[in-house]
Amino acid sequence: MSRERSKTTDSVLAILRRHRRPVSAYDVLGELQDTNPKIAPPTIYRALAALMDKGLVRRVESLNAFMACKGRNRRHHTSIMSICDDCGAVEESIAPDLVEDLSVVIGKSGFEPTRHVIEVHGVCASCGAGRMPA
Amino acid sequence: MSRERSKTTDSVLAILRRHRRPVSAYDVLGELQDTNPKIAPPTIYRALAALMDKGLVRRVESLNAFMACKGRNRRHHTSIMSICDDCGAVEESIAPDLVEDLSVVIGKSGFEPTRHVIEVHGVCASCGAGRMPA
DNA sequence: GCCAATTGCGTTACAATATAACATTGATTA
DNA sequence: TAATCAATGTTATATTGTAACGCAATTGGC
Repeated sequence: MSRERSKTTDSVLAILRRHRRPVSAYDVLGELQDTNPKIAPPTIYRALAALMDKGLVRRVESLNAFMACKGRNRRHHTSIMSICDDCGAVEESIAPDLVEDLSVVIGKSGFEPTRHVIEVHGVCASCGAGRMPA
Repeated sequence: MSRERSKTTDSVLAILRRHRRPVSAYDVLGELQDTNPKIAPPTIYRALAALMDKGLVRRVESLNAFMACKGRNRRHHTSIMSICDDCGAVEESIAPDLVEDLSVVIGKSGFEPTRHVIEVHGVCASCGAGRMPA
């Protein structure tokens, strides 16, 4: 089995999984402090770093927040985040061909990519459905 | 002519253009305070917001920093940032086809994109050249 | 067994980024 | 002139993130 995480790290992961959307580090901290009032920011950030190392959690750069990966995406280093600015829902999707194209485009100048941040803001299907037509 | 900016906003743009890489809002603030010690954060953030509205400046989400757009990219809403994690240089490039593909991929689920964040971290050509071969 | 050395986590303090809320000023016009 | 509005200044605070130090548990060598 893979047990190699501290209790705090497990709790952080559990919290991120319960919310199904990005959560700020300080919101996680707040929830943990309900049971353990003495916990402090560095603990959270260390747990988040460990979870990101393992590919279990991603940081959403344009929100300064963190989100548990969906199982089937964990093996991919890069996922595409679709962020609904109306309801806050985030969908994670993968598109290896697109990421490859992107690497090729910017690789032309000799740049060697190590990490891709692809985040698309907009309006999700269910929020868009309730709108006035243009 | 297009004069419709405050003096502060002009200064912020000038500072961002001098640096040819992303600069934090507080670094901009620091430079402005050399001549006007009383200026405060909200002024900077307002100037940055105005410049982003006009497409003259972009925010680099994964660095929490801001950068003046290169002239020929200003008309495009989306540019791809290649960020060298070694020397800090950032290249802005455009790839409308790729952005279109991306919109199509995530549009399949009914998501309507309004803003794309595409930032690639890695090592630029000149930094990569000075490395040990693998 | 005992003593470094290492490692992980706790804790304190602070740094860096960003915005809310209210005050002032200066232009606009009734 | 007085009323209004927009832009900017100002104060204060919120939010996000880290550096640095200390302690306790683990481990590997002797």
